[in-house]
Amino acid sequence: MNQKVTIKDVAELAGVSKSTVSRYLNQGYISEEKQERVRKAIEQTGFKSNFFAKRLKTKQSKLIGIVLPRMDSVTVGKLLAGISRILEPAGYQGILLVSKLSGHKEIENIRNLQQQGVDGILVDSVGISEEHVKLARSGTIPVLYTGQKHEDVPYVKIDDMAAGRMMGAYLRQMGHKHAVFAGVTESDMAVGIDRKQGFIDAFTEGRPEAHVDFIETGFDFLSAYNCGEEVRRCGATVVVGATDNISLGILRYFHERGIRVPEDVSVVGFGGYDVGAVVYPALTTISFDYELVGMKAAQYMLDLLRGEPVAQNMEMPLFFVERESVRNLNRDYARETPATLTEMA
Amino acid sequence: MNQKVTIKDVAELAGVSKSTVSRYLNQGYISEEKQERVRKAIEQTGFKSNFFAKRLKTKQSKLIGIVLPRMDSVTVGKLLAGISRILEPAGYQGILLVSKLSGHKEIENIRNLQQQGVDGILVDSVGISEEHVKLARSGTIPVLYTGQKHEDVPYVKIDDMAAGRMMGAYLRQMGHKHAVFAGVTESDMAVGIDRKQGFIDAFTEGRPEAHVDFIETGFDFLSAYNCGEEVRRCGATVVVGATDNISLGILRYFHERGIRVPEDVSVVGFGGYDVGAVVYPALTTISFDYELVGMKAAQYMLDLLRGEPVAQNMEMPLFFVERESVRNLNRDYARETPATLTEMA
DNA sequence: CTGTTAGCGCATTCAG
DNA sequence: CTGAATGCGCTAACAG
Repeated sequence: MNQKVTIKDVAELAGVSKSTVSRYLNQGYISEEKQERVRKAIEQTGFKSNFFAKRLKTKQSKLIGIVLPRMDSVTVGKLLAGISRILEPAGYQGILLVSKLSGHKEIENIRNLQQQGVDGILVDSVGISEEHVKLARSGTIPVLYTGQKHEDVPYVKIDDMAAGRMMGAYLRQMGHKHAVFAGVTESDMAVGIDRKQGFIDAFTEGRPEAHVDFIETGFDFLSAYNCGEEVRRCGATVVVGATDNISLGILRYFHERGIRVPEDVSVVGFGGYDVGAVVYPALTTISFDYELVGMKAAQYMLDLLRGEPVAQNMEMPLFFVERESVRNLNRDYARETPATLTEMA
Repeated sequence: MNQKVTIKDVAELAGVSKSTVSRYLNQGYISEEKQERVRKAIEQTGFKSNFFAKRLKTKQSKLIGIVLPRMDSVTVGKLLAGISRILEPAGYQGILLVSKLSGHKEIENIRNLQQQGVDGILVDSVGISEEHVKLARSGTIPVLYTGQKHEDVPYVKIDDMAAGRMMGAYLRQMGHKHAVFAGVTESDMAVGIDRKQGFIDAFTEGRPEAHVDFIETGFDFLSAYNCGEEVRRCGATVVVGATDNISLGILRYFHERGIRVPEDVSVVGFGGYDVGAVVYPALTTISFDYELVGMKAAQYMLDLLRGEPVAQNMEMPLFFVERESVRNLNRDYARETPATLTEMA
């Protein structure tokens, strides 16, 4: 009783032709009188225009394919929030595919989406390979990347290098000379290479006495926790986690061993997760607005779809969030009374 | 050059009729010889069958609408992970709509999806109203709910009442007699009422000396943090947060005020978020497997779609996660050496 | 302003 | 086993 009523039924009931109903549904050119009759007929029948028939004609799906590395991640959630915030008002809907952190699955998903006839594809990638590039170019619909960059495809991402530099400059200014960077695999160009390199550059530049050790760990805090001892042995005055999760794992390790932060050693992270504010001491970090990344990406996609000149301002702001986990070595005392959550806001 | 090639082009190139190609694409009844010719033609032309034309005929979209209250939440992420884990192998894809925690928007989204011609709708609801029920029944496609329950519609959810009871029983066994429940609005039937009531029942049942205070707060930890003082004033021996987020906020407040957990007061939560293991002291909680909820829901949906008898085993397991934030009042001393993260696993 | 006429690309009878 | 014919429901010229 639902999908059974078509434009034809409405037309008959209203005593007009199918085209008139179609016009009513779309643009204009309908007399007020018939307009009213059609309106009533639609109401009576409970008519719903058939999505697929419509798309078959118009060649537009109003659907955007979204390829994600995983679902259960805070950053992915924020990204999606941003995307749907832009897409929805524009009349687009997202269709979701998960790649399980595999570049291969990512390719497969993109290919799949291309067949489905979506209007565009948004890929939050784990790494853009040559195959990705080729695939994106072979199709007729736009493919836009986030999270990673590649000169031959459109992308939106935060500036990991700049984030690294920002942190490097800060710690340097706080008088630190020996840091240990707890990072991730270099196969992740964005986090594994750029973020680290940016930090090292800004931290050591023109300071032969400055030194950065490197320890590789995973993305989750448990694997970081397990590197705790190794990190401690470096004897650095500050630990730089490549993500807040990593820093949290190390913080926990230190806490259990009675190592005081920031009195004995400082700890910082990247990401600006809410959790960082709850732990004790609250984590100093560089915060990324992933929701904004999602919004920018979605907007970029809409521009692409409309063939409009793309706003080239793809700079994602970075926020330095200074909390309690860094000691200022320029003073001869550690901070005595920690700030409260309200003060920190 | 992409979507331009149709079944007709393939047919011509292969020297067969359109129907033959169509048969090749679907079932069988094709001679080995032509089968080969068609295969080659498809390969050469790079033919992709048109999604919409196909759907227009078959009346099946292989699309499941998914309505979510919000995107940037851990539980929603896990739920989605579970859903796509089942849906994908079955050849279905999810199309996403966000309700921004509004019941009204939820209705609108469901209605919207019904028109789109999806095969089924999954709704992670914030509350099932009569309108929801009516809407679900008016359409021809199945609408399945998670997160909330209502006797007139199919749903999958964790047993909030049982979770509450489990916690109540535990704290009672640990010798606590005065608890304060930091809960949420009663408009949320699952968390606001069932979970709380389950706790109160199990905690007080047959113990006139036992007492539970109630304080209402929001879902985020900041709003819980702001209730910290009020919570403290109750003078209970244990604080029960309706969600881990709430407990975290209170934990933070206590920490800042120098109130020791669990020595001075115990704190527990619900949810089993990873974060709970990182904070100090690690939070004792009842863990829900939201990914499993997602999987069960998706499976339920598939059964519904196939008209198969629905597996009625919709019980979601609850995991009691005992960590460090509860003091055993039956002993006259508090735990001296806290467990390490590894021990806790 | 409105009805008529054609398809969109595909699956599916129905005769061979 | 295969080709021709028909129409899914809708939009878009085309003549009124």
